Amino acid sequence: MARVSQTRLAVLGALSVRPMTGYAVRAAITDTLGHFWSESFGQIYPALAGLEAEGLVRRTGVGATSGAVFALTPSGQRTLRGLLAEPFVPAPPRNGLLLRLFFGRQLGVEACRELLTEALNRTRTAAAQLERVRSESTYEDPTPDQPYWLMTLSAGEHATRAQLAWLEESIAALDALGE
Amino acid sequence: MARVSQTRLAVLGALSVRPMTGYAVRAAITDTLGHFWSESFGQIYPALAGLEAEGLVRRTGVGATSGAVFALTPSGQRTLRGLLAEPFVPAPPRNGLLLRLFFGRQLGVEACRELLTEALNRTRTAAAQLERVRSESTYEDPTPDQPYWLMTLSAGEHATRAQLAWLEESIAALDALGE
DNA sequence: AGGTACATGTAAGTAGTTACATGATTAC
DNA sequence: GTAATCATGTAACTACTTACATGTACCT
Repeated sequence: MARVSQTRLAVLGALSVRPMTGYAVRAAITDTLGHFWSESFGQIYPALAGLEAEGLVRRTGVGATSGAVFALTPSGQRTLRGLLAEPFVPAPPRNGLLLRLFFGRQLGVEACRELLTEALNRTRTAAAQLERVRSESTYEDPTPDQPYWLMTLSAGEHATRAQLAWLEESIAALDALGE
Repeated sequence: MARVSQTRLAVLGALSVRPMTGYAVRAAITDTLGHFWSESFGQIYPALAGLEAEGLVRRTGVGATSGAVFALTPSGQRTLRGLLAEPFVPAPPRNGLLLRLFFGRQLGVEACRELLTEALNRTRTAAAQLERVRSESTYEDPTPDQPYWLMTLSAGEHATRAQLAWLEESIAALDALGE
């Protein structure tokens, strides 16, 4: 029942694409999984150390600059598959925007409007980012991983479209309330 | 920059609707904010003790059964408004389903299909739950809070519709891959 | 008498962020 | 030479979950 460390899963997964340094793992996660995942250095380096101690990753030498390049070992490969296959428990929901909006009467119409407008800006930025990823993917050579990557991209697109529609609807509702 | 305790915000918010016991706070959060928020007893009781020590809530005696009923003090009311107004930093995204799907090639088409099918069941259950809340709200007397509550409900509806559409699309994509 | 819902709290453990500290390499 | 990027790591802190422990009140 113990929730498995998702950080290990993310790090092993990143190294399954190609060997890299801890720094590059962080960059890969930010750039490629950014719309649905995040890791901080404070998690990645201890995780790499732990994975190395357990023989799931090994140093393959030093990269172009000065860092240690880590690669999956066969045992790490197996562990990754095992972690991926484990029944996964969705994280309890925690949406700070909706929490604030729910108590919106205490906050006032104007402040709620600002809250939603800021969220609208953030969501538009996210949508533009996804559009960029989408157009880049069009020019890439298809890899065996690509179908899965495109599904996660599509998830982001669906979610941001829905968020935009909701935000526009709700801002309009607030305007009607404020009159 | 220090992220404000969201638990305090949720507890103060719950008590702003009406005074109640810690147990009832938990029930209110589960029942009413369930689709976008959650709190465990391990958070609520310490939070209530802290809020009481700071004079933001006070015991108003004993309820129908045996517990202590907490109510907002005027200072708690002000603090709630202050917390609501604070610029809010969205939590870093962490979607375990998409993380697994991204590395779906390691997992195999069949296991991915199961993953998505389970998610589909969960999402359908959530959609049914929201539908129930929606139909109940139709028969309620409108309160000044209701417009805000309906906005959070609508957020859930938009999000689950988008999730359902994405899941159906992705399961179909996996079927095409598997052939 | 037995079960269910109400009620409160603690302890151990997990997960994660942020800030700090340090230094190498590359590009301009 | 200096700024940006690459690189590694630790320490302090915050947040949160789960499991445990305990008891009351009501209904049948």
